Amino acid sequence: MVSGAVRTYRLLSDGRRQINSFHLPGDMFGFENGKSHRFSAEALVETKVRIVRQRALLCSMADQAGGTTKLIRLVTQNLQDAESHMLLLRRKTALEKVAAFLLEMDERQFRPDVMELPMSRRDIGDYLGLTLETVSREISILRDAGLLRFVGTTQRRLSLLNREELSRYDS
Amino acid sequence: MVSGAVRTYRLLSDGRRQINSFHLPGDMFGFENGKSHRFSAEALVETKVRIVRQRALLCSMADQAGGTTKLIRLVTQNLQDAESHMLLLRRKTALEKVAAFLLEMDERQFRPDVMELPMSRRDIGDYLGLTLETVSREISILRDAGLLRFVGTTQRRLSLLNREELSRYDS
DNA sequence: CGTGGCCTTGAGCATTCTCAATACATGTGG
DNA sequence: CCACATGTATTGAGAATGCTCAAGGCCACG
Repeated sequence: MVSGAVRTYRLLSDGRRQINSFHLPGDMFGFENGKSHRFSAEALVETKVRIVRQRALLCSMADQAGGTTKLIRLVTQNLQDAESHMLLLRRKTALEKVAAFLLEMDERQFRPDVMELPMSRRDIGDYLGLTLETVSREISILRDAGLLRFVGTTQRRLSLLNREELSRYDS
Repeated sequence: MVSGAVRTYRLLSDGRRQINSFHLPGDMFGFENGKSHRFSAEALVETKVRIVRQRALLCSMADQAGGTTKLIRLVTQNLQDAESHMLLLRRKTALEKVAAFLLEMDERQFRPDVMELPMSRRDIGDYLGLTLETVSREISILRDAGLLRFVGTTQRRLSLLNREELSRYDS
């Protein structure tokens, strides 16, 4: 990912959509063993990505010293991210999930003063296993508790006012 | 993993336990980028594992032709498993989660006639983000629906009677 | 303005959790 | 061999949580 934001997702047979992950600048994604990818990918905003063929990646890595280690690190990073996502999904209450999600996005954007969410409430819900209404409600609860506030007229731009307290919801 | 079964888990500050994954014979686990492991591991039954140092693994792979590719495959396999687990965790209802879990264990044991669950109901609950009571109830529902039956006196040994129908719950 | 997309909020309902009682298998000591 | 304790699983009832359905607001765009 060079710039922008991408979601990878799957549709279930009953029409529900599960979002597997959001990708932000700096991420690499799409590592697969089989021939076909198991997720679809869509850009959420104007996005620039660099496509690398598996073969090319392997070759370029074999060329440089410590290249293999670097490559392993890259895939392992993806694995660790996935494991963090799972911790998030196993949380019991919706409030915990939403708080953990906001903290995750905050970290990945390097704790900016004003955080930009490139995804809709429905996207967040499909990512967390919640409905968009519940996501909206829980964000309102956090706002009313003074842990965050919206910036400007849109509800996609917000500021975390108390990461300390927010991470307490996150156990 | 040579034989047996292992759970990897984390304790939350409020005492709840999240099980990250169960490992069965043939699996490799514990890939980490940082120095410390982020999960604890416990054997569920009499277990044999083979410990491999990261350095040793990298060296042995560098030696053989296509070793790097093999190694990438290994880590990628772990990543894909993690992604499957996430699909499972995002399922909405408890029945779907339990059905998907049973099918997963069935696959990983190569669809035996009688499946042995090395973990308790509480373990399953901590893995799925449910309580042990809910797990028990959903299994009873599947039993009453004729999709599985217990084998012998223990409730850890069971037989899937209708994988077809079971996978329908799994969307 | 009017429309459409997104978000919020409310009310009632369904599902899951909590707390509690019971059952059952296993292991221990008398 | 028989209590007895312990750990695990099942089941029930009421409470809490999240979902569904619905209404309304706000912004962007034509």
